[in-house]
Amino acid sequence: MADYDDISRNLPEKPQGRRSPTIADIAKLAGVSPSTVSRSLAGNPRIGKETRKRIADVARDLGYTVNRHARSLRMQKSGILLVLIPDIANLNYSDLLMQIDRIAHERGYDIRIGHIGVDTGRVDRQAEDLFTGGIDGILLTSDYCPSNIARHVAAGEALPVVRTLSPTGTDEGIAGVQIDEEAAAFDAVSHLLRCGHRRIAHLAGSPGLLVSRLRMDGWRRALENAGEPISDEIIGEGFAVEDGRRAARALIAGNDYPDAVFCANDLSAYGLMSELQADGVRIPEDIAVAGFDDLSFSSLFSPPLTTIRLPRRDMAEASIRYLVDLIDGKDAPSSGYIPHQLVIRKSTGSSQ
Amino acid sequence: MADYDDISRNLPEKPQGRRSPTIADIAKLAGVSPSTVSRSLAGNPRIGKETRKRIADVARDLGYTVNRHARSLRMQKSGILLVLIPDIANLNYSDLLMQIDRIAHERGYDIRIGHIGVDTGRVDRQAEDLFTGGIDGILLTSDYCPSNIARHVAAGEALPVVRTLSPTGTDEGIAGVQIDEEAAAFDAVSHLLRCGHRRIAHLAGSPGLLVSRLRMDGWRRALENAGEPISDEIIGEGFAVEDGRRAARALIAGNDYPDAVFCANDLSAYGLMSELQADGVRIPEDIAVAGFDDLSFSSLFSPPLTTIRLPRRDMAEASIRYLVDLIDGKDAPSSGYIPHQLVIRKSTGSSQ
DNA sequence: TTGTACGCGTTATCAA
DNA sequence: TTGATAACGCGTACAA
Repeated sequence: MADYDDISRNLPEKPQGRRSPTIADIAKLAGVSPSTVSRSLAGNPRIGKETRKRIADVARDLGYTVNRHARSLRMQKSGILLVLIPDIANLNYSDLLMQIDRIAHERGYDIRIGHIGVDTGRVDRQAEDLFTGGIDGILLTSDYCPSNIARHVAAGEALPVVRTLSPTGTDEGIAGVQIDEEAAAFDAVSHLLRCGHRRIAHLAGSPGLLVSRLRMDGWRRALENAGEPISDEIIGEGFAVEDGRRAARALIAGNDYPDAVFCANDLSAYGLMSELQADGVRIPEDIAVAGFDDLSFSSLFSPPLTTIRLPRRDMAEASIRYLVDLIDGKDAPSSGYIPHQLVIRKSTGSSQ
Repeated sequence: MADYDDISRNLPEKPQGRRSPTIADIAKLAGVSPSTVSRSLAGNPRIGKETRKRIADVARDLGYTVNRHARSLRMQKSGILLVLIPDIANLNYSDLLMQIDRIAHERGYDIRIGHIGVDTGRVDRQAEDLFTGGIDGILLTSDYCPSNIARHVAAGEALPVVRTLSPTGTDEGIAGVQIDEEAAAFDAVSHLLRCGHRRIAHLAGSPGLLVSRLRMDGWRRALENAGEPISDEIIGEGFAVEDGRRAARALIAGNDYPDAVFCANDLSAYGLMSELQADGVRIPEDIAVAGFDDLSFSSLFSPPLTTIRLPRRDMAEASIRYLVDLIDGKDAPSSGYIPHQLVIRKSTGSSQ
């Protein structure tokens, strides 16, 4: 003989959080079939005027929202783009990300962020996760490309992959939306030369990255182009603020200052300037500094930092369009370089 | 008689992008049923040793990844947290976001970002989108709460919502993880007083926000507490860099400077300091400045900015834990305020 | 230890 | 203009 416990166990579980309404719920209340609800909500014109209104009313009353998972499963398309970002709290990336998010939304896509840390050890494992089904395309923003994605691309499979912000080598087989890094560096150093600086050192980027090599190449070519003899003074390396600080300390310790420093990015320039100034070195009088990226704080520094403006808005626009075209099967034209811009501020002194 | 065109039309379409492999594919190749594959991949121990290995091998060879949409649909759980952020390119938010992303991953969740711009017109429409089914919880990071979410919360429905970074009023019915904004402002202003400044003005936050009111209250209370007579000098309002600039220009035009300014956040302090310095005003000698937030650039400014450090890491940790506990049905304890910290740098001068 | 059957919510195809 | 049916890929009772 069953006791009450057993009986109560058979009662339907009171749903913890009431299940959100589905098209079936709407259908029942509106007195139509689920397919009609689906069509109506999708904007299909072949629906009775009155039926449509009834459905819309019920849907609103119920607070219906479409279940994206069910839709994605059925449509074999999610409307989600995976964006791989090394560091969200780095203004260079967060600023790009903001643009990407906006433009992707305009194109009807959502963004999923893949935050790949600095240490690549953990990265591949996490990326493996991120790469799991249900995304329509991938946007890379750094040199790093997770091994499974690289394999995927190499295998010529279908998931579209585009890289922007960070330059792409010609041999990788990945579509790249980028500026001419080497030419931009050349422009920055040329400006330093125009300002009358002769001995121009370089604070290099992180070793092993294509972007570091290209910016260094531009620096070297500008010096060669000016017939400058001392052309190999590299005072440090790394893209972080602390790397700039370290370089400054070395300079101070050696007590031998170049006329100017071309930094591989703005962050390292911040560290360099901040540490030099703390030691009483004046910028640009004692030493001029130029950066690369044009982060939003570069105009706030005292002195404001001369730098190369990365056209993040244009890069976001072009790369998303490229990616979406790839997804839609349109062959996008590889459109050469995005134009960059030299932003002249006070950290480099005045020309002539 | 059919021509060749017709015949070729009947050939199976060469799949554009080869469909990604499913457990059914693995099952076929491994000679088992799909359910066995599912169990094996899920780590179910009741699987033959040899079977398990065969399945794992085939899965790896095929490059199998689980389809998250199918899984979410089946499980009625997506492992996705919606994070509503006003401005990704604002260091205060991007820094928090980085922490959130990391901690959420540790807890097995992914982040979907809802980038709600500054203009609330567009916002609700977009939020309506974002709010669509398939998320397990919502994290608010600003004062703003989209109307449909607010309705949802008011209706006492089940989708968990937590707010952090921005303070939550007691009447909203939303769980809040926050610092004691008023006490923190009090601390900052008290430090200015300790440094010997008497006439301390306030650059207020954006009007209408709870956070602005609390920080202003703290400023006022500190002055009252010190028996300071002039206690109502508000030199501007707004959280943006440009708002600080505007306040500086007004100060310069009026040629009447307070001893110190307590800014409602670091960004406006940047604008204020930068514009004042450009006009030759010395900080802290002519005028001292304190901020609020401790963005990563505040230590780089010359002079480095005294400010309140928002414990973003702790807030991210606590709010995600809170949210996940809510999702898992555990009643999380509302744990009072997260401790804040006054960071003393050179922009406020030296005490005594 | 493994296989069968079913349902999650949606949309597309076909028939009415 | 509408309804019935099937399928997207997965996980899980239940049966074997």
